[in-house]
Amino acid sequence: MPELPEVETMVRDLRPHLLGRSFREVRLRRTDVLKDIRRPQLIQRLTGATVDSLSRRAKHAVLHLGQWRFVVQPGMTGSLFVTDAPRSEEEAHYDVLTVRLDDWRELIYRDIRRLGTLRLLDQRAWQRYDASLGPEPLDLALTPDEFHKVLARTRQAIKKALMDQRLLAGVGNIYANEALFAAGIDPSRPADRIGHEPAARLLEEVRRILSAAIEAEGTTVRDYRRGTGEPGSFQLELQVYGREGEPCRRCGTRLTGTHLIDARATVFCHRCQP
DNA sequence: ACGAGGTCCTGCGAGC
DNA sequence: TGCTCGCAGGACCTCG
Repeated sequence: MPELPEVETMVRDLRPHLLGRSFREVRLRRTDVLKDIRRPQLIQRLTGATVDSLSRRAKHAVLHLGQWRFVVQPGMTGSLFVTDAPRSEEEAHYDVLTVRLDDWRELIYRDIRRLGTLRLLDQRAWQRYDASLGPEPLDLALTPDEFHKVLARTRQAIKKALMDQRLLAGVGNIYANEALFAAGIDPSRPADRIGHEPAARLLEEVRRILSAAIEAEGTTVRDYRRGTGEPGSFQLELQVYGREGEPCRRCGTRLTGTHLIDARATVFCHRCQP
């Protein structure tokens, strides 16, 4: 499931293929992923556009197309990649968007469950959208002190707060579980009751884990693929996610699984995360 | 203002 | 064997 490291990997993989390329022919096979735009407008504005640059913000891949920002949020099962091989009807079954590039390759947005979204925003709309998202965890401008203050803004469980995109951008279920384990914090603790020291430790672990996951080109549990079509490898380094009932790698205690927080799979070690 | 819970969407695996 | 059902969960919505 694409969180920050997975989207960062997609963007890095795509950059050399897309920089300076222009969009020749745009096909949209599904419209339910469109957010605040209709098919004809999207196709009209994308066709002929040139990719000036690519970036990532939170869990979004952002293609800069002149005045427009094409914002792809892969959701659970979305992936963005470039291919030069023609796609069979079977391969194309989950393709949502197909863009023929001026070098005759194709940029594909594929999304099995279509929980992802596509947006096309002008500068102002992008600025507004960007401002609605919390700070980037890897941006060192976010100090431990500020992070502590962010957490103090909610009484929600710390795990839910970590995943709240308005508070902190880019962390989803997998990395929230991992960071809380690494920081030794019980996922159900209210965010506003996390002390200054534990908050600093948590920010440090969030950064360490996200960086290591980018280094490993993301976590592939099921559907996530890099911009190259290959899986990532950080799933090999997961300490708690998906390991409910298995022994804690640090102390051997059986890992606890619960769905009590935000109805999401939470796995933790009750001994290491008191 | 906040929190709890429902909804979207499809594939997959468990259970009958 | 073939069916149904619950689950996976990010973002967004409604309700209390």
